Amino acid sequence: MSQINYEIATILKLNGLSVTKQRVYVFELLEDKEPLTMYELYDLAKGQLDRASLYRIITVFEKLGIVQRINIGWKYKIELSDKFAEHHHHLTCLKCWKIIPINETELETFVDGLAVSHDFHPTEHQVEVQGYCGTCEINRK
Amino acid sequence: MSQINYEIATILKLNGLSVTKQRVYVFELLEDKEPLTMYELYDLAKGQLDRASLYRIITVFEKLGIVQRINIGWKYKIELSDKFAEHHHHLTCLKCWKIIPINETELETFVDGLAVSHDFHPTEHQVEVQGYCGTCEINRK
DNA sequence: ACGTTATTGCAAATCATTCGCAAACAGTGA
DNA sequence: TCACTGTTTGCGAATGATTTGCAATAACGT
Repeated sequence: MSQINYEIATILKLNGLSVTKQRVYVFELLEDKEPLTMYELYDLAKGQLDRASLYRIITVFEKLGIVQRINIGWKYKIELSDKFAEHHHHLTCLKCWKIIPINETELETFVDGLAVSHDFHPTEHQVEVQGYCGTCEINRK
Repeated sequence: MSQINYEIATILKLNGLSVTKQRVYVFELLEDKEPLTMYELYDLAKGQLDRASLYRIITVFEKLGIVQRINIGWKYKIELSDKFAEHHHHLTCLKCWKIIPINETELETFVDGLAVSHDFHPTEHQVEVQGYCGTCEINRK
């Protein structure tokens, strides 16, 4: 079992949950990937996993802070959370649907400051931007 | 017909669309309200409107820029867009579910600059923050 | 390896959203 | 105002996404 699998196994155990092959498998599917929809995730896992189980696993992972849901327009995708990946904001191209991850500490600071100035104590935030990437902008009507 | 209804009627006409009582009604439901889910909207309109029509109307309104969808976690709510209301970002309290609207030009500028520095041409963006409002923070365990 | 408990797969249920089509309505010109 | 034409609505059914109940199976501790 790899270093990373050891990591997920540890988190599960620390929370009194079983280390099943399905949970480890879903974790591995998400590693080093751009964010995925539930459909894409199920499709990737084709035959390895039931849909209901996938939803249950994602729910558990979310509660444990292993994954996070990010909003793309009014849909969402799943990605490993900051503990396992470097970013959590995105620029989504509306033409080629490429996702450009951004990791801007400055932005975090800005958002937190904004919240505090409204007497608000933030625990999470999402910053998502849609538009056209450099390539697609050129060919845009 | 009120000033506001005149406004929605004008927008519809300018786009070659009919001014139906359902469209005006949905617009009125959204006025001076905090953002609503589709379910809440349908519930408010109970009996006045078919579900399919509500979805169709919201789709039209969105294309015309009359309403926008905002993300709350991985769900979404509908609100009148900036032309009819002052804000389009929100702080959502995870305890009392109050929504605090914010209107920060500075933030917009910041986000746009961020996109440009990644060779990206933004057309839309969402900034949503969740946490605890001043009141709920006090009683938080 | 054994028994207990958590987790999975399957099928069906529920909830959200969309579609096809006939009936009703809005806009236009006489 | 009336008839005409194209839109829009309501209804019912279809599709898609997510959840649930339950029996079978796999993990955990001893």
